[in-house]
Amino acid sequence: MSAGGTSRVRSIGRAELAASGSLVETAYHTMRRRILDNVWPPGYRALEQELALELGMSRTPVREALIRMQNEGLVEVVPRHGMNVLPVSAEDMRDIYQMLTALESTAAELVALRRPCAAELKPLQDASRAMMRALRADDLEQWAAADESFHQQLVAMSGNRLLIDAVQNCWDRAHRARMVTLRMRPKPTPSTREHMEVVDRIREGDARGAFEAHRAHRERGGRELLAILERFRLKNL
Amino acid sequence: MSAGGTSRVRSIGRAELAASGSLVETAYHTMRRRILDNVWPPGYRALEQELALELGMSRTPVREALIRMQNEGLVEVVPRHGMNVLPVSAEDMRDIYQMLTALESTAAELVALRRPCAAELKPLQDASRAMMRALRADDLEQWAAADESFHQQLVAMSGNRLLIDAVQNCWDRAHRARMVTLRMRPKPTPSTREHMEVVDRIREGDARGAFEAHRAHRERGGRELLAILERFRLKNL
DNA sequence: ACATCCAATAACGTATACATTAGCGTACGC
DNA sequence: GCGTACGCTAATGTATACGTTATTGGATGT
Repeated sequence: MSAGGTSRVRSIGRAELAASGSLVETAYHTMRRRILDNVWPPGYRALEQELALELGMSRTPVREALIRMQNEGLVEVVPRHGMNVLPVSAEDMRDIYQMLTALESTAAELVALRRPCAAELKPLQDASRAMMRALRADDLEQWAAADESFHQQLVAMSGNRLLIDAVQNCWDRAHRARMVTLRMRPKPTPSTREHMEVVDRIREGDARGAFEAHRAHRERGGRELLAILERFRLKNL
Repeated sequence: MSAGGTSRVRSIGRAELAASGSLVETAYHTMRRRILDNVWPPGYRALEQELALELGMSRTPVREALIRMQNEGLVEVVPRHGMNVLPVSAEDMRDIYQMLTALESTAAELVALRRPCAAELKPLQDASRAMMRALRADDLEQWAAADESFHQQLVAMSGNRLLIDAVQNCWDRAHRARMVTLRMRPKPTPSTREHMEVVDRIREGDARGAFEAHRAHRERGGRELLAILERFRLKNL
C-alpha cells in the first residue's frame, strides 16, 4: 500500500506535504516548526508511535526525522520515553551566544573583505530600515523578524556554507528564548544603530572594523539577554 | 530472530561491536573511521545493501548512521546511487579553516577568562612539548597527533559543548587533507611556538591576547595549507 | 504502611516485506 | 549507424513484523 495507508488519520494539513515528496522531510519540517513556534513547548514528550499517528505515516520516517532533530539539539530521544523537546537553559543561551558572536562577526569580516557593491548591500539596509520602522510603530514581532532577516542576510553573504548552517542551528535553538524575552527588554534602539555601523564598515571594506562592530553588537545583545534571563529567573525556555 | 540473522556475513572484527550495544552506533563509528582513515577514499560509493552486508546488519541501522554522517558532511546519499564519500575541495578547506579560526580563538579567549590553574594548563603544555619532541625526532605523524591533542584540549576547556562539537566536526572534515599534506609543508616549527604563546596569554589571564594569538596561529596555518593545495593542484582530498 | 520482587505490557531496535520508480539495456525506426 | 521508446531490474522509501527489555503495577512479606 502507498503512503495513504489503510485508514490513516490525516490530522495535518496538506500544505506540509507539498514541501517535498519525502515523508521524512515532511516529518522534519512539521516537527521543527511546532517546536520553534512553541506548539510543542520544552519538556513536551511523545512516543514515536504517537508522532507517526499524528503525522499520518509509519514510525520509520518519524524516526529518521528525529535523528536529525536530535543532532541539531532540538530534541532528545530517550529509549523508552520517546522524544523530549529540550528546554534551553541560561547556560545553553550563553553557549549559543558565544557561538553566534564568533561566527557572525567572522561573517561580517568576510563580507567586508569581499567588498560588495551597493546593490548587494541593499538587503541589509532594507532590513535595518524595517527595524527602525517597526520600532517606531512599536511592533516588536516585526522588529524581531527584521532583525533576524538582517543577520540571516549578512551570514548568507559570507559564502561559507558551513558557517551558514552552524549559525542557522544556533538561531533555531535560541528562537523560543528570543521570542519569550522580546517584551521583557528595553526598547532595542541600539541594535539598529549597531547594524548600520556594521554595514558602514562593510561598505568601506574595513574588515577588521566590521568584525569588531558586529562582535560588540553580539556581545552586548548576549549580555542583555542573559541579564534578563537572570532577572526573571528564567531557568528554562 | 535476533541481530544474528539467518546466515549473516561477519566480515568486520568483533572490536567494533564492543563500542556500544547499538548497531547504529557500531555502523556510525565503523564507517566514520573508514572515511577518516582513507580506507573509503573520497568518491567511494556503496549501496545501503552492500554496507549492511559488510557490516553484518540490516539496512535499517546503516540508513540511520548514514543520516548522521550526511548531516556531518562526511557523505552524500544520492537516492539511487547509494552513499558517496564526499571529497573536500580547496574551497571547502577555506570554509573549514574560517570556522576553526573563529571558534578556536573564541575557545582560547574563554579559557583565558576562566583563569585556569597551573594543573589545568599542564595537558596543554604536555601537548606542546610532545610537538617539540616529535619535531626533533622528525616524526610528523606524532607531531600531528600532538597538535591535534593540543587543539582538542584547548577547545574542551572552553566548556561550551556546542563549540566543542562544531570544532570536532571541522576537524573530521579536514582530517584527510591534513594527513595528505603533512609531508608537503615546511617543518611546522612556528606552530609549537605559537601554541606556547597561546598558553602564556591564557596563564596571564589575557583573554584578548589569547584570542588574537590563536587567531593569528590559525590564520597562518590556513594560509599555509591553502597555498600547498594550490601549489600541488590538490583540487579534491 | 512500606519496601521488594515478579509478571505483564508496551516501546524500541532491528529485520524484513513491499510498492514505487529511476536508470539502463535493448529493440525498433529512420 | 544513430537516436528514441519501451520494458526490466534493482535500489530506495516506507510500512510492518518481531524479539528484547525497561517500566510499571500489583502482590507479597515484614
